[in-house]
Amino acid sequence: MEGTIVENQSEKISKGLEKIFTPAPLQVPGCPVRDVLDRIGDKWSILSVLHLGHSGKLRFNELLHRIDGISQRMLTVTLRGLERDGFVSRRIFAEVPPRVEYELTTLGMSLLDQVLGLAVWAQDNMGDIMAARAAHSTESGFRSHS
Amino acid sequence: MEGTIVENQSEKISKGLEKIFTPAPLQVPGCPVRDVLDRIGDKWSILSVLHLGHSGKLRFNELLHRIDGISQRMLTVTLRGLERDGFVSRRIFAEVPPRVEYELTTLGMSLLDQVLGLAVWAQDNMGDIMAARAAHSTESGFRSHS
DNA sequence: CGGAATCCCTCTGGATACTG
DNA sequence: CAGTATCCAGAGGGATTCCG
Repeated sequence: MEGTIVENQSEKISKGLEKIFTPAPLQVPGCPVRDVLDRIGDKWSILSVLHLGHSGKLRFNELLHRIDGISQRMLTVTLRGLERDGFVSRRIFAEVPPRVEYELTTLGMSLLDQVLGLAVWAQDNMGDIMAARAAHSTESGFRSHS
Repeated sequence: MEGTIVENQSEKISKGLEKIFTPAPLQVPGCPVRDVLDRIGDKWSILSVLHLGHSGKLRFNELLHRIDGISQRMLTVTLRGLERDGFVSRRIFAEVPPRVEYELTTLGMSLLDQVLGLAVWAQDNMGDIMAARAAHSTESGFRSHS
């Protein structure tokens, strides 16, 4: 039975595919998948969610320093987006100096679960991807001396 | 024990987080997570993978008609990218008229598994997201008659 | 049929400066 | 500290045209 593992995967996968493609086959207008993907597909959302998941409650500047390369502006924009969709909560403390704490909501934790799966997968399969990329370069970069 | 489910999730999640944040905390240069996310985070890659997973082997024009809204150019670009990273195989038949068939590789199927998890999650949680979005609009759109 | 090449416009996001 | 406002470059991606 060399097909056992594949069979199991196929079964689980086809269930999901069936669900996703029913009733409409992923039409762009109003497609949940597209909508969520556009949201978390931007440059910083997933990173923010991962960091919040990792560190828990964080202040604006803490996030700013942990997320490598992000600008002040984009952190604001990203957090507003995540807050808007209910993934992140924002608590403002009326102090001086002001303090604002961000934290994943329950929905955000749920998203983290999925995103983390993808992240771990990415880490695990990075080798294969790089290998495929290298193989592709060699075969198209230069061919065996005519 | 109202914390049981959360505890279980936390355990599984913290394992993943530990893995992702070790040893470097998601630095941008050379981060696998960022790299893969940039690849599949574009407008059409995930849709293409989902359709190939759903229909199996597909020709260029079949994909073009199934993926709602995609242009010829972007389908080409997307497929080249997926092929480059080893997610999709490309078979050319020397016929007239020419025929080219695309199919998920083993690595592509593996990616499909993750992406599908996200897609199903998106569908399941679309309600909550829309609700959060609506709530956010109401509270910032207009406040109770002053 | 399955692209490649070109044009062009929009939107993302970076840098900088200012505010409560 | 935690933003907002403005400006602007560059990438993403659509429409169109041409090719094997």
